[in-house]
Amino acid sequence: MINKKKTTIKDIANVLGITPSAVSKALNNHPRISTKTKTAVLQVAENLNYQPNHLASALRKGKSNLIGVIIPKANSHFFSSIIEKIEDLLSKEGYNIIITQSYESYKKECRCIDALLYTQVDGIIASMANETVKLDYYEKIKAQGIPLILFDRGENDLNVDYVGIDDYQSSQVAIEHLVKQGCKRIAHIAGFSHTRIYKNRIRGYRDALKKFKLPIEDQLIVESNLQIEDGRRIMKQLLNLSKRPDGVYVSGDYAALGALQVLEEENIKVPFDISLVGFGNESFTSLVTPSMTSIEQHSTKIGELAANALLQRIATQNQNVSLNKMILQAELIVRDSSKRI
Amino acid sequence: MINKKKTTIKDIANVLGITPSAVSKALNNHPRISTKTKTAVLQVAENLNYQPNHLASALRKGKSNLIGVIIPKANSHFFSSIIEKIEDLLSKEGYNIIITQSYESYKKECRCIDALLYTQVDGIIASMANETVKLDYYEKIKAQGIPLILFDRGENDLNVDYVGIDDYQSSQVAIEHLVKQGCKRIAHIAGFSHTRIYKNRIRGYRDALKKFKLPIEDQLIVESNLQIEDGRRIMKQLLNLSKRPDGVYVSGDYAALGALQVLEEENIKVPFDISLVGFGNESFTSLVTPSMTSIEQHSTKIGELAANALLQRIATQNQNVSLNKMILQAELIVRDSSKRI
DNA sequence: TATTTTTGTTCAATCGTTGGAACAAATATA
DNA sequence: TATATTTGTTCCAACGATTGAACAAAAATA
Repeated sequence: MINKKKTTIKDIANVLGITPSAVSKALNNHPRISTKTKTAVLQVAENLNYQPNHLASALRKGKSNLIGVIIPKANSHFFSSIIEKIEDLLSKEGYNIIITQSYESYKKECRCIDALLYTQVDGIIASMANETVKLDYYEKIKAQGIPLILFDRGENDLNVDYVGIDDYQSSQVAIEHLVKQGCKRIAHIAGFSHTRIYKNRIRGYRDALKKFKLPIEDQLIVESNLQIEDGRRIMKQLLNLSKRPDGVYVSGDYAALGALQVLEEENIKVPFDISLVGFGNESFTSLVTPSMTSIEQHSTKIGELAANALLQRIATQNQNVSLNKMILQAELIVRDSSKRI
Repeated sequence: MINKKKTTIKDIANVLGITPSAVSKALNNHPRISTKTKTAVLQVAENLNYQPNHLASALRKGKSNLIGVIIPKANSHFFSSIIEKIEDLLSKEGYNIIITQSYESYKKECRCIDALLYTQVDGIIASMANETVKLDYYEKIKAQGIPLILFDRGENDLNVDYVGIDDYQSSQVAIEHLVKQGCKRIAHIAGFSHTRIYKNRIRGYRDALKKFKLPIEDQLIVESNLQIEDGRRIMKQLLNLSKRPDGVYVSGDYAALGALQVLEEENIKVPFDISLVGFGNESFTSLVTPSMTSIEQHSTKIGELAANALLQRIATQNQNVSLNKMILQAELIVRDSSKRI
């Protein structure tokens, strides 16, 4: 039953008594091929259930029409909606997307990059793993002349287009909000400061505290991987301080959720005893009790800008186009976890 | 600075004064090539920063080493951990994974399939979109002789290997639990019954009610897409019944979350007034208040079985191997939303 | 009618890699 | 020493599609 041998343009050519190249041109709608043979070719192609061999044409044309995407993990509102947007825009231009996940590991990220280069993608859109410090693998992409766009987690030193939000300003907005709600001692459950975005958030947090003349203490700033467990652990740690904070700004929603759990378990009233602000506006933030104030990162917009930037780069591949850093303003979504008034 | 022309085995051959085929054989560790030339080739390859052209070798070998995965949306614990496992196992065998998302839409699913076929994947692992009823596109995969494994959402009629949990039995376990907790009138927020898994869950629910001699009423069974909003809407609807249920079994955690929200808003005591059981054991189930009883689907195990089944199929491609239906027992994770005693 | 232009197709090379056949040189066996 | 075997390499034809050049036939122009 199953047709083991795949039909090729040669088969179509044989049926019609013309050459493969005529078939190829017909399929590609070449102007010099008569409408008669074009329709005939299309007809036979249909009959024989012809599927063009992408490998062959990609090899010949030197273009795979594949775009690689590297993200830490698709398992979040932020990344999955960015991907949805990228997929949407690029598929309109005839590209297919290969999604790979680094699981926040440098080693796996390298494997992702190798896999994508191996697949001969025409371009890569990536958000770096938290763990990544060395940029050698990203340099490899650049060295091969493959267009690369970074978003959210990106390094300036790489000198490639970048799309992200203004982390520094986000922190300022978050802290200003907490201060307005009456917080006087604000802790920060931070990401690792070797990552640029977390460093900027920490800087924004510090500068904002300074601005409002609030205490800046090292014990109130704890860096971590921002997983739920990290949030739990660090929140407990903060509660054990002789002088507890009355507001906590968390650099990630999952960690914030962990923190919230601990506060619930310890019967600490949120937002009145301690107010909480998360980051990322994950879908669960509006669903937990109390609902969680968080920072929206405009994922759809980021996806759109990244996709367009890549298309732009591909179009102007060998020209020397200037770098593009696109920084969006983040937005604070105020919910119950910080609404005292 | 950028080396525009990519190095090929021909370049390596030229440097060493040997033929490209010798280089190819050296790189592929052919037994008849001397260790001397092998090391020399490796050395030069390194120096010239040689990257093998996957397109060319795939074309020649008729094998792309790419595996396609189709899922509704990566944005869930269930699917993302299945993918992680699949990726892990298949990459060990030298395969790279292309993840595509159908977003529960039949049309997008068709696009995914086309994209994967176009990319000449060596096999496909898929979980069908809720919306999908017509199987023509999946037939297309089969017709091309590409190994296909379905998991979770799969159709029996397709006659391909399948990995999933025992939905019928899951419902039975869930209902039995609710009955033991004292529920006498149990509603079911169900998925659409045209999907096999949801149909089976509904059947399991009905049969369990029958077994325990509890009322089976059409108004207590509502089908939907199981999104948060569906859960909210249907829960409100159930609360408006003249005889409210005292237990609700929901076929998806997101819908269960929506239901839980409504119950909270209406100040209905969970689990005492109404007990709630979800499905999927999403990460948030343990995080909401009250924590939610749910059914664990053993995603890692499913991923493992699916990956191995695919490898098996690829290995025995033209042989006539009998079909494999792997059904796992689901496990009820009891939490506060149903723990009355 | 002779010449130019247009149209529709074929020819042949190519993309980079692979692998079986062929072949010469080195080594082993009779 | 003659023959058989092993070893290391080259040769060459693929894989399937593409593309510019070439070419004949048809149509248009002089």
